[in-house]
Amino acid sequence: MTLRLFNTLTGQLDDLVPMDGKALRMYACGPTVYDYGHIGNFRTFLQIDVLRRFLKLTGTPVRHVMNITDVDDRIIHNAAALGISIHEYTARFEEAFFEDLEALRVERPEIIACATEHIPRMVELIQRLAAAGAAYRTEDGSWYFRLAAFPDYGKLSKKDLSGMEDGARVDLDEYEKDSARDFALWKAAKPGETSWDTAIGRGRPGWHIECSAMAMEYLGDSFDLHAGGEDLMFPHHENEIAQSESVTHKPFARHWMHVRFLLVDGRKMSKSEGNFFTLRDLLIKGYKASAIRMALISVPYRHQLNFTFDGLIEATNAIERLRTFHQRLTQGNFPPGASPALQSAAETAQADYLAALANDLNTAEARAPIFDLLRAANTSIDQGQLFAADRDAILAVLAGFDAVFDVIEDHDAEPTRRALEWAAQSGRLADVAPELLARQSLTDEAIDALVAQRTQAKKQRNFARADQIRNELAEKGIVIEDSKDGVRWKRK
RNA sequence: GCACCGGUGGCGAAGCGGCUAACGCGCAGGUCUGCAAAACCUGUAUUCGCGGGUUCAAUUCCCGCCCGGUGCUCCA
Repeated sequence: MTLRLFNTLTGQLDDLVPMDGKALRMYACGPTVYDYGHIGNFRTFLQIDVLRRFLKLTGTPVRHVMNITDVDDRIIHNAAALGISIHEYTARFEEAFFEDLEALRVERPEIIACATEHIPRMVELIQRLAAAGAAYRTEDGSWYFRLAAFPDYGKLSKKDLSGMEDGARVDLDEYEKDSARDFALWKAAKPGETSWDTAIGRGRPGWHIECSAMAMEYLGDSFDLHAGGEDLMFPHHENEIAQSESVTHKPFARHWMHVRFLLVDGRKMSKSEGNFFTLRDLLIKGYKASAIRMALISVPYRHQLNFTFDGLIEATNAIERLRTFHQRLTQGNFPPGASPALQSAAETAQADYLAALANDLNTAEARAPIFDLLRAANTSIDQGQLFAADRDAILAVLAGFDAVFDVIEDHDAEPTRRALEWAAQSGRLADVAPELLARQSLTDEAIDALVAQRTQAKKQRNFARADQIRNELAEKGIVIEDSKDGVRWKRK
């Protein structure tokens, strides 16, 4: 199954296959660790996760590099304000970032590269650029990329820069540049700022150079795919191409994938609009990590996603149905044998599911066959017409679904627990949803005991008492389900 | 201003030239149940922003308009 993925560079759907015939080499721009990640960041990482999981599911090994930008203006500024080193400052946000990725079940890339650990590679690249006449040094000791040296500039974002050359908007800080659009490769050290003493002078790297240096370090001069948020297309990715190809004269990345921004309540998320959410904000409001994952994944990556709390509730309910179904299959007893109708339904579902994802990662379309199968199977179970071999076939389809979506198996307790811990430590307890606290207030043992009491009451046909217990539990978000196979309960 | 994307049922969202317009959530009625929950069944867009055009045939292609969003600067 070959993935047809939209390629920003060519403007069309292209097959995504490893050019070396082995593993798919991909680079994805990671976070700048100056604050907690917000859901917009995570939509991008989640969609890239969908991509890599699909590749793996369909038999393509992945070598995925993600960078961590751990030095930039904001970091330097914020660290200085706190009077700590940039490493002390970034360490906690880097840790928080990975904790958040784990909560969202985002697989860890094979290689994670920090900018500050690759300074020599960047310096070397700048030297090569200088040798090629594509970089120059200004009086203050900064280095810039000479845009005029790269005629292909703009090929990714399809920008025609000829009309906007050295326009009216000239940045006063950068008057030394040859051309207003030339971008910084290396910023000369300013007094008191973190800097590195190198062959090209004392200073720190510009933002774009780190990705070129690290991508080439781990993936070679040319690789299969480069991915990131849509905002990075210009200028970041354009600049990466310019820097890299000016040195290697080979195509940098063959395929470019850009994830569209999400909106919150129909507006671009921003701190000033008051519609800005970190993952932690949502977890302490009582939303489950799986629901957030599902909501952010279910709209295909090339479409704007309007994030709302209603959408989160919808995702929660959809996941609940899937989980209940899964449980029904794994816990039920099914006689040996197979039903031809279900066998073929499972086969169809599997094929349609994979085909939808292979079509530019159409996650919305991919969900449909799974729910179709769910309904068909539930009907058969109700009619006593589902057999052991059917169960196995259907579970295999669900496994394929979860290999990408990863929401059926329940891992929600831990992220919520950690978020509550974090809230307590960082003075955010006031923001924790009361319902969440109520839900957490009963231990599993306490619930089991109450459920047992209710079962006893029911046996004695003391329904008033039984209902009383059920209502008490319901108030704390515990739902009881009676079935032929016994009583089940779950936290809402 | 220039550029790009989108407007499909109560909501989210597929489909993009021809099957009864997927799927999810919600809602209403029914089956089951001590009652619920879960599950299933039925119903829930004669219609795809508006107006033209092309075509035997358009939600799907073209033109115009209206509305929403995003990019052009740091940003996932």
